[in-house]
Amino acid sequence: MHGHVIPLNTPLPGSSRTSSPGAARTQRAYTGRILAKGEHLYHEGGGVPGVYMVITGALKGYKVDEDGSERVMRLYCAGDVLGFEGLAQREALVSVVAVDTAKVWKVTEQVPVDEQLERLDVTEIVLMGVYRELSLSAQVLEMNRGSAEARLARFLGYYGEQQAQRGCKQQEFLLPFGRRDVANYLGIAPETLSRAFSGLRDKHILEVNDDHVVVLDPAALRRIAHGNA
Amino acid sequence: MHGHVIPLNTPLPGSSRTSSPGAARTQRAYTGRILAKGEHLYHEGGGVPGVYMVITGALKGYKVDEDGSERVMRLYCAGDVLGFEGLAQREALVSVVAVDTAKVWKVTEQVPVDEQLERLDVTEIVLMGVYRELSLSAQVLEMNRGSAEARLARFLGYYGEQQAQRGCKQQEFLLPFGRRDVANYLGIAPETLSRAFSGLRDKHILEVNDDHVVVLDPAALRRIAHGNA
DNA sequence: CGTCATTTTGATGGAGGTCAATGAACGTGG
DNA sequence: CCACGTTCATTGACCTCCATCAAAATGACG
Repeated sequence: MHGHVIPLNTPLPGSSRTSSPGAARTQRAYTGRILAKGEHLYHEGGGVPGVYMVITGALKGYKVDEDGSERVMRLYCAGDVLGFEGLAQREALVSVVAVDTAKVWKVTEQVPVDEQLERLDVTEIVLMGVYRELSLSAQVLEMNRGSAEARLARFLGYYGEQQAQRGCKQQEFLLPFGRRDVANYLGIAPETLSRAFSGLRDKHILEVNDDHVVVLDPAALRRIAHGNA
Repeated sequence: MHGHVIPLNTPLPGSSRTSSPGAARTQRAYTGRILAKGEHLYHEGGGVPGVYMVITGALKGYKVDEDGSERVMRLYCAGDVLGFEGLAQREALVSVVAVDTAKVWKVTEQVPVDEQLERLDVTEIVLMGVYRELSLSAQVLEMNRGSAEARLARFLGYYGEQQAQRGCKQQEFLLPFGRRDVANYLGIAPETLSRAFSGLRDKHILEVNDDHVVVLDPAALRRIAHGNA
């Protein structure tokens, strides 16, 4: 679970309309940024530099409670868009940190709102992003319901779908996130998550080797995800 | 917990810029609508008529899982804005139903996006709403963590804050939502919620009488909300 | 007053949180 | 290269909290 970089050679959604970081072939050039593992993109309560799309690697969005405990709100992979707080020019609602070497592109600069809205392509990506954000919040809440195995099954199901959307295998992938982060994201203890992995492995539904996961029985996984053990 | 209507004679945030439903005093007239208890504003998967602001009463946003069980995603009170899915002209992500006689005003019609964005006041309210929506999703997730009493304490704390923002008492209010809905919203069983109420009552932190709630010890409530029993 | 829905309280079993120990992988410095 | 410390994943043992089943109490409404 250390030092992985997800290769992503497939085009990302919407990338056909974007220019590469250096060459301003189209009207607007997107600025890229590389984050080392553990480096923050922005901090909760601080400013949001803009709206970003993840190109490679993985990040997590989290909040810190008064007691110092951490709540993982989002897990970002290649293709995900984040930083919508910047649109309203308000402070960041979560901290975003790379859990692995990550590359992001800035989609919008922090310019006055009305100027942004004049650009129609930005408006499109923003509204699409807001809608995705709304469905994501439903998804995240869903992750925090039901038994531990059901949560894990749901998580792996969604993750597999996402993988498939970017042209990778749906039933076999590397999890760039550590157990602690995934467990927190699912609202369970890391030990419980480990037991859930073992449980699904013992039922011959998964092959698990640290961060390498193979789904052997997708149908059974779906059944468990929906609460039917 | 039956037949209540929250009186709201205080001006709502942003209402100074809006006209009353009937009289088109300013440039745009907002269309109002009354929903009886149990009546839906829109359904999951269907069309969203527009973005609405709640004037009086209470509504809930929920999803139905494949197994038929219901997941309460949002609890809406006077002043809340909902229906952002309509902005992207996509299908509704949740169903919205009145849990009590409710009155709503339509803030935007479902017109092409670019036309909407030309109206600056709408743009403002929309961006504000999106930001609120993002913080709400964090709040909802927070409600689904920790012990039952902590969840209830957090819920009552937020609810009291909201009450105060619209000029009502922060420590004494009527809960228009039934136990079942609140429990589902908090991710616990109704019986557990009832026990949590009783627990806080026995500790002389609350007075509870069905839907009438009085907070006797706000400091203790905050302590419990943050996990410190 | 009777019926129904809702809330509350009680009793019980199980899922999962917590504490603890072990093992594996990695980085560092001798 | 190996010893060592560190971090993380896994497994075990224990015990708490809550979901569930069940029943009584309360209130709404015909």
